[in-house]
Amino acid sequence: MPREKPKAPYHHGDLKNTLIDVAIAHIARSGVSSLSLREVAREAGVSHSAAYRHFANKEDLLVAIAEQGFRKLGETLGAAIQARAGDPAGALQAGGVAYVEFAVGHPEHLQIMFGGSIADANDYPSLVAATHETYGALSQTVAQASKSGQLRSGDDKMIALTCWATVHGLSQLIAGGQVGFDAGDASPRKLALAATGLVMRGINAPAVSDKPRPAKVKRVR
Amino acid sequence: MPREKPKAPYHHGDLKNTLIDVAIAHIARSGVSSLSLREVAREAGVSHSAAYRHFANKEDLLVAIAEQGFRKLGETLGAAIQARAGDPAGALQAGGVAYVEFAVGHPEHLQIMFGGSIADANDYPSLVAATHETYGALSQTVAQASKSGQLRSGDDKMIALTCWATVHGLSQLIAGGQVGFDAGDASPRKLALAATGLVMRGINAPAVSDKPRPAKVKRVR
DNA sequence: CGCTTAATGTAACCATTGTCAACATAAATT
DNA sequence: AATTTATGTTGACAATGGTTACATTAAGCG
Repeated sequence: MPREKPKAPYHHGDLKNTLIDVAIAHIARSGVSSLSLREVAREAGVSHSAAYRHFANKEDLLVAIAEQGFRKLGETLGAAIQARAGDPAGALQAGGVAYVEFAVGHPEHLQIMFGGSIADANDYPSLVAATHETYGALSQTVAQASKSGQLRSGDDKMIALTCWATVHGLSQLIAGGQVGFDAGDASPRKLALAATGLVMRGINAPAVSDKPRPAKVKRVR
Repeated sequence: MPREKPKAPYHHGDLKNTLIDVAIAHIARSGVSSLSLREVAREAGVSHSAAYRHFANKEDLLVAIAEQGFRKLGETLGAAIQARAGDPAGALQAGGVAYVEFAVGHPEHLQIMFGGSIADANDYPSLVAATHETYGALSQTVAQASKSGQLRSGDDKMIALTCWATVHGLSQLIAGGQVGFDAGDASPRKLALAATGLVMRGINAPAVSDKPRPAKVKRVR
């Protein structure tokens, strides 16, 4: 989607998307807490009132960013999965890797999408829909792989959730800086491949009976 | 004249911890964005300046919450692991389940710990230490399980990371509301057991050669 | 060309916040 | 008992952000 470069000084032409971009840049630089519509407008070189023409408040802006993130993630995921259309299991793993790579490439989006900056995401149906759509693509891939006999374990829902959890967790840890790559450490892609590979092996492994019941744990208050 | 009467004693006694508790309650109710030291002081029934005796700023308070969270998580994890001291693999899974249960029980802590509200966690050495400590407990358990021959796959670091990623991701998804439990759905513990079980199976499975290399993915910008 | 409308700017207003200084009370120390 | 230290209160201040009313510009259309 080609974004027109602004030409008119007064009428910006595409202020809304510009504001989104500026906001993302700001978040990458200074975090989400110091973000305000006034600040964003300032950085976009536009009066503060102009921003309110497009977003009611800060959260509105964040929702827009989150939505954009889900859209982009969906595209990335779709492309990765479709590139291995013939191989459902491979597509599943490729999707997982793509998920992580998206996170590495767009950590700010991830932070807004899942970081809790949006008080109650359920207030925004479009956001809920986007989440479900992304998850839907995943579980659909799982279902396909399952149907094609490439997976052994039974519970498709659980498989999908575990896959999602693993790549999501890895993404969060990477985006949050808990896992770094300094000094020639493993690349995100390698990590993602290894982690998803491990889970794939678990999925394909014959069911084991020794499900341990964990001892009661004292909840620490 | 009973002295117990809540006559608003001048000295609170344990204001710092009270402020932390109040802040957590506030986050649970209204999210982290609407948090301010003044607001917290107000809700604690204390003058606004009093809070500044204990926390330099909002982020300081958040750091305290995050630290408390890591401490509690560490205790919970330690208890769960020690309860299965004789069975390293079981301990690993039990730790994973405990991780998820902690997240379910303390979603606000998790949000502060990993949600990016703290601009740069690396600015706070105690926080970094807490993270490493928690992760250390995990990888130690993995190492023990590996040494005891209960794990087959080779790369301990990768195993630890995958375990962490899976339970962390599941926790985030639950705490973030992306996975719900309405209408008698699976309980968090069941989900955690299933997910960790899947990963454990992957760890124990014989190495497979068919590591697929995912096709190049178009990065969507 | 002039009307209408959407997009943006200007300016003022108010609430909230962080910050500070001065003071008050309690507890600890000597 | 006197002094010191920790803790809490009150009141003021500037900065910032959200909000609103109104002016200005651009652009489309008759």
